[in-house]
Amino acid sequence: MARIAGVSLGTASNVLNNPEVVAGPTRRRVQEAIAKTGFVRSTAAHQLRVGRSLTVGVVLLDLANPFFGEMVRGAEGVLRDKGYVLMVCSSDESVDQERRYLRALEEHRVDGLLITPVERDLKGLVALSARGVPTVLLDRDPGGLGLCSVTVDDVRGGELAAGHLLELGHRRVGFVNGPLSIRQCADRRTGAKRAFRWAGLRPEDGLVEVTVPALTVDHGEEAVRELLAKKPRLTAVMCANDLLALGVLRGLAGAGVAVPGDMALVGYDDVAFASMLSPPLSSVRQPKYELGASAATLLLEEASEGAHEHRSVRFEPELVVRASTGSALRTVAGSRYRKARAGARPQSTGAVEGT
Amino acid sequence: MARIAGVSLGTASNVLNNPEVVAGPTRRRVQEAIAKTGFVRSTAAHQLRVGRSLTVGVVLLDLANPFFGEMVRGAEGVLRDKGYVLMVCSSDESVDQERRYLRALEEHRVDGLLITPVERDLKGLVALSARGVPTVLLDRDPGGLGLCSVTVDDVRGGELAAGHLLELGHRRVGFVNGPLSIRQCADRRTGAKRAFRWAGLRPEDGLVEVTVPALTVDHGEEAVRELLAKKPRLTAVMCANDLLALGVLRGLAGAGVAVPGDMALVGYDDVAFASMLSPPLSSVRQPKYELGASAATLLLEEASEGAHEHRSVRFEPELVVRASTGSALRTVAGSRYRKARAGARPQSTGAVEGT
DNA sequence: CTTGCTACGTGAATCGTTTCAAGCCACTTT
DNA sequence: AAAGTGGCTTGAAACGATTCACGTAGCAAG
Repeated sequence: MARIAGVSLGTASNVLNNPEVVAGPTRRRVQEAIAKTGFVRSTAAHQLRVGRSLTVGVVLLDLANPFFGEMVRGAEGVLRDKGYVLMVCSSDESVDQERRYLRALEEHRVDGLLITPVERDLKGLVALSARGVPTVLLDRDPGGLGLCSVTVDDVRGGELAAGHLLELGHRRVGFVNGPLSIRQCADRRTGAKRAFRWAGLRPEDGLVEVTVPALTVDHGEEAVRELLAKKPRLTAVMCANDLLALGVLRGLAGAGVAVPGDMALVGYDDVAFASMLSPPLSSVRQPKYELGASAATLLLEEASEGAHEHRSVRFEPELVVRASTGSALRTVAGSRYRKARAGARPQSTGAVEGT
Repeated sequence: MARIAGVSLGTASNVLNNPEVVAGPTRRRVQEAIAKTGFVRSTAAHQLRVGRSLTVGVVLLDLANPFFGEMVRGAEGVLRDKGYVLMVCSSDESVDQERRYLRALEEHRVDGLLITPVERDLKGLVALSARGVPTVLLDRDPGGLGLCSVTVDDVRGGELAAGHLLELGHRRVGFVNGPLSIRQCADRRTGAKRAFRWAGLRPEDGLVEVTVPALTVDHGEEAVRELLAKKPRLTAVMCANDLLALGVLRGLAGAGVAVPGDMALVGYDDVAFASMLSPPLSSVRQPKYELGASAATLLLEEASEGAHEHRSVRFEPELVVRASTGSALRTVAGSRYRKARAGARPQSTGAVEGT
């Protein structure tokens, strides 16, 4: 072993961990030996003795999806400085795969876990957490169970999108949404309705829903026919995500409907290409990097504190206004919504914390 | 310890690793004990004894970039079945950060390393490899040094893009390229020229280069003015990546130039939104997932074989033809290129392997 | 000269697993 | 009945780092 090459044994450990306790000359001698022999300390042995693996597990649906990629970067930014390395796992929305990975991560004794769980039942994670693995849910509500979480307020996001259109004076708004079994879709719908109510309008009158089976470009394009058939005619459309919006955009172009001239359009997610479309797409942005960074911070807290109180951090999505929603309609109706909104809710900035 | 709860000691290990050597009743007893006590084997201790960490390090430039995300998925697909977990690290193109991560990964005793190195000098990696860490370069040429690598043939990619335009009969082709210091840019340029030569044309006459400082949408848009000023006028443009192409597309739209009517356009990378543009963009696709999967396979080979001979796998990019390049010009010139191409090179399918 | 103190260094014990030589037992063979 | 055989099980050693109760030397004070 490197230390023998140097001099003593346990002292070498001190050179690495408590340099100040070792006398100058000895320290130097050991360091030279380390350099000469190319000694590299073994995390495994360290872990066995000390108990920390210097490793954090990250389980998400699909790393190829930039949403998750960016989120992981957020976590990485916080954790790498603390000496942690990330074990990243894509569950591919398979409960089985997720279980296998969780097992592996537990065997590796990860010092923490960030996860966007596939499995509906969070019992397993609660148990894991109870077994001593600090756990933070990513973009998933802990539903009262004792777990930390970081989420984005999708209700608020839906409200932002719809509210923006209402502010511009639109009163007949199409809403191309995915299946309500997807929590995000249901939440955004709730938000959109809320915006209407705050404007003193009945959602049943003004919000015209079209449900598609999946959030894809093609389904968006197909939805256009249905949207255009609505009477009285719509002046704006909001979509549950940007892919749908892109499809709608294309469909409208095909039908000769000008955006935003004849129809305003707003998407959701603010994916990379939203700003590159013609016209650039207004959208609702999710703070992906911050989501990951904040989750990592929560993790560190949970890992250090003795008695930890679980917390949920909820981020506010952000409306990004671009050309696809154009300027206000020439009606005066818009101002009513603005006033209602202003009174209804205190100005909120940044993340809201609770529970 | 779980085993004491069960019965014996070393036997428990056999239940886990050589179940067939343990008698039925004993085995069952131990398994029950394992279930009851919630025993989870420690990879660290396992590693300490056996020497394998069941871990593979992946170092890339930026995980938020879908190119890398997809590549990692490719590697993950191959490695997870073998029981490996990936330690994913973003170097952010910082040599320092890369070094720190490499250090950490070596301390973790990763069983292998996949890396898109930032540092030009590969000595450190060669040394690491010599120290017994199987290493595969991702999208980076090993330059004769003893390392495995997986790359995409960018020369061929440039040739594909230019060749496609030549086949369509274009003879004056703009090439919006990034700085030649980026290997990819230089290679794609080389390939474009080669396509011209194979068509019996002089690149100096037909290929009109415009160099921009960075591969962004904005620089693409700015390049349009320059492109349109060229005499004799261009009929097609190829770009070093899709962002540039998108910028060009937008610039052309602004200038009232129809695509592909007045100008054909081909990009590079085939990013997610290429197919969603109007018109959908022809582009050169890189087999990202396969890149990662193949790298992982190479890694496994290197890890298992005793005397390993380093190999390089080179992938062929693939031309994806969409509406932005339209149909053949009404000249007959196109066929000449087609014939030359057909004779010059045997049909190659899939990956080409070599030293 | 002895005692006590400080400042360093030592080496055994420990973490959880695997490996392996050796032990045990029942049963067969001669 | 002694020796041999095969099937299971055992317990100690080892992996590499950390920790901690001690040992040792040097020095000052009494």
